Amino acid sequence: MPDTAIRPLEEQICFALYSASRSITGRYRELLAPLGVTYPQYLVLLVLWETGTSTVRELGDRLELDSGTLSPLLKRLQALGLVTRTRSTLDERVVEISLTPAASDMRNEAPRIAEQICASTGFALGDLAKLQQQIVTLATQVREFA
Amino acid sequence: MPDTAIRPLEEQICFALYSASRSITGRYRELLAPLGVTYPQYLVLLVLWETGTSTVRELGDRLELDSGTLSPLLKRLQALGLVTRTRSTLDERVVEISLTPAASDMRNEAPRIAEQICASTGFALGDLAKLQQQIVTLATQVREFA
DNA sequence: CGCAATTTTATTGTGCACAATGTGTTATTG
DNA sequence: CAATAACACATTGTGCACAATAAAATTGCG
Repeated sequence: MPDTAIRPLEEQICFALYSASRSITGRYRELLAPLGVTYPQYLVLLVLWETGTSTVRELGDRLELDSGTLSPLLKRLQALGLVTRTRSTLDERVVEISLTPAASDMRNEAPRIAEQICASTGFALGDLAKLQQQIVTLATQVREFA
Repeated sequence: MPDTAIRPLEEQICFALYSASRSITGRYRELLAPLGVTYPQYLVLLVLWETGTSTVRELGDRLELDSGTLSPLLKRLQALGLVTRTRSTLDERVVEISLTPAASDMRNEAPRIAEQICASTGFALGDLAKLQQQIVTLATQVREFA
C-alpha cells in the first residue's frame, strides 16, 4: 500500500540521537539532584570551572545557546547563589558571569559525576572516545550544511 | 590549582549527544517548515504512518514520551487538522489517535526528508547505520542502569 | 459482588530551546 | 562628527520535556 518504504523510528539516526540525549540527561538529573542544578545549568558551571569568568556571549558560543536561553538560566543560577552577574566597565554591553565560592566548592563533585555517566554507558573509555568523536563529526557536518 | 582535572565540555560524550541532537533537530526545522510541523510532531506522524492508528499510550511507549508531553502536542496536531482523537468505546480510558487524509498525503514527503537528513550528516549509509546502532546500545545501557 | 489497586489520560508548574523583537552601547563610515 | 551599522544582552511568545497530581475507568482479589 505505501508508496515508498519509510524506515521505522528505531532505525533512524535522528531518533537515536534524540533518545540517547534524553537518556543521558535523565541520568544527569539523578546525579545532579543533590546539587540542586539542572543539566544545562551544570554545563554552564563546567565552562566556568574552566574559565573562572566568562561573558554571556562566550558561554553561548561554547554551549551553542543564545541569550534567550542563557539570560533566564543565569538568573536562576544567580538566585541559587552560584554565579554573579556584573556589567563590564570597559564595555557596558557585556555581562560578566563569575563563580561564587559555593559553586567553586561544587567543582569537586564533577569528576565523580562524569565517571558515573561513563560507567552508565557500559562502554569502555576508549570506545566511548571514538564514538564521541564520530558524533562530533556528524554534528559539525550537519551544522555546516547550510 | 584544580584539585582534579575535568574533561572540557567538548570531550564529553554527554555534550556531543546534546549538541548533535539539537543540530539534527535544527536541520529538521528547516525541512519541516514547509509542512508546518515541529520535529516531535513529525515523530508522531512517523509512528502513525506506520500504524494508521495508535493510542496515546502506544505513542508514548514508542517515543518515550509521557502524556504531559503528548497531550498538548496531539491537541496541536488536531488543531492543524492532521489527527483525530476519539475515546475508545471498548475502554473509555483510552484515546485513539488517527491520521486525517491531509496527514496521509504528507507521507509522500517523508522519504525525501529522511534522505536529506542522511545527506547532511556527510556519512555513508553503512557508517551511519553502525553509528546509529552504537548510540542505541549506549542509550539502552544508560536507561537500564537503574 | 465490593472495593482497593492499577491503568489511561489530562492538567499544572518549572525549565529549557529558539525565533523574533527591543534596548542600550560601541564601532564604523561618509 | 553625525548618521548608521553592528553588537551584547534582555524580553516575549511558542513548543517541547518531565515531575507531580488528579480524575475517570477497568481490573483483580477477597
